[in-house]
Amino acid sequence: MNTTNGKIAEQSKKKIADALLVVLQQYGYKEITITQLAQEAKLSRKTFYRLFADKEDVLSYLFEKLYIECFEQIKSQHTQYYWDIVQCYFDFWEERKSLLLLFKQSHLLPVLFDGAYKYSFGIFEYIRSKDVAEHLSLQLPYLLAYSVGGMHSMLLKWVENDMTVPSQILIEQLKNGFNSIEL
Amino acid sequence: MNTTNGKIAEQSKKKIADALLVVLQQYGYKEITITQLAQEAKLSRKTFYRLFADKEDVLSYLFEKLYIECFEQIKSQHTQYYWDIVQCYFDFWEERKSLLLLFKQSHLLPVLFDGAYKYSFGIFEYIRSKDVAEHLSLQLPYLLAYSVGGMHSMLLKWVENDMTVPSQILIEQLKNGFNSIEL
DNA sequence: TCTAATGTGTTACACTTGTTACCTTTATGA
DNA sequence: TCATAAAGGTAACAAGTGTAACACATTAGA
Repeated sequence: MNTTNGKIAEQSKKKIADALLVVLQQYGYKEITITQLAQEAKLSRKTFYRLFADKEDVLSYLFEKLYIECFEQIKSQHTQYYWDIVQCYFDFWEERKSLLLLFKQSHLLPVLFDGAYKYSFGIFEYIRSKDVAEHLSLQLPYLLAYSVGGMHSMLLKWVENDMTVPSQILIEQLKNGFNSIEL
Repeated sequence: MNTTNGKIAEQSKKKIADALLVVLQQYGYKEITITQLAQEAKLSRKTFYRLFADKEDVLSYLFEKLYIECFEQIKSQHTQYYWDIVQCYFDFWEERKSLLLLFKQSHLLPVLFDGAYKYSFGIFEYIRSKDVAEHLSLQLPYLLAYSVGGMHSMLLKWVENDMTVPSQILIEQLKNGFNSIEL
């Protein structure tokens, strides 16, 4: 991959990523071919390979963009409370419900959350300096991992259940659950 | 796939799975070909396709066997405490350190834990009737998801750090961390 | 404006994948 | 023990993958 950082290349990347989302609505992920993606994006197969290593690379690109957006949204809230961040995280995904359900249908949710892993740590690193976060991250890095993984797993369960419970109620229930538990 | 349940077929599956582990020590997962696996297992390519759908199917087979073994080990402990199960879970993986580090090197850890997802729920379903578990699973299914996801995420972090901390100390620290935190 | 630099398309290629039809070998129990 | 089902092998196939050489198009800045 030589020239993938220019403006046009970025547009083409977007076209291909969008093409993937379109094609996913009709075909399974595995049966989608590069040729198909290139045709849908109105680009040549060669261009695809200049911009991406393979199909999965397109997914990574897509997910990375999503998580950066999510991170920005959380940052813009300027909140310092753990549960506010969790709420904001789930709200973000609730706004993209149809996208998540498409991923669910295509069995791509696990892949999404693989990519999510590092970005989520970034989010909690961001609130690291705040009071509440210090309890989680400074004392023990494994606790932070626990928290991040728990969050994702719950999101996964939520999408599996078609996200019928509103995100606000979900978090409310969760908070109550935590308070009533002693391990 | 027609005939994959007999004794010989099972042996052949094992051969192929073992072959994958051998080849992984020298080649990246993506560059490994079916031909290569078949050769290493001393079987024909055709036989491979009779037993598995593709390369990933071999991984699933491998991981499924691992998690069933793990489940059996936990069941054999006849314990009813949440933290005992967690400890047993981490002990199981500590005994298979070299395997996990191989998966880490091959960037297959996320895939391993995708497969783990459903089996872990099974483990916690198993202790569902016990006192402690009821707090987690009966009150709120999302809490169970949180717990399972947290566990995996922590395991992931542990492997990322080359599993240098002994599992017993890891869990000990974790317990202390939980007790000292109020969310 | 017009020249580099960047981006794209065409064609061709060696290789891998997943499947098929047909045949031979091996294992097991009635 | 021997008939039969299960397992494995050979060869060939269409389709897709990833790469390359080369030519053409577009954009941006001096």
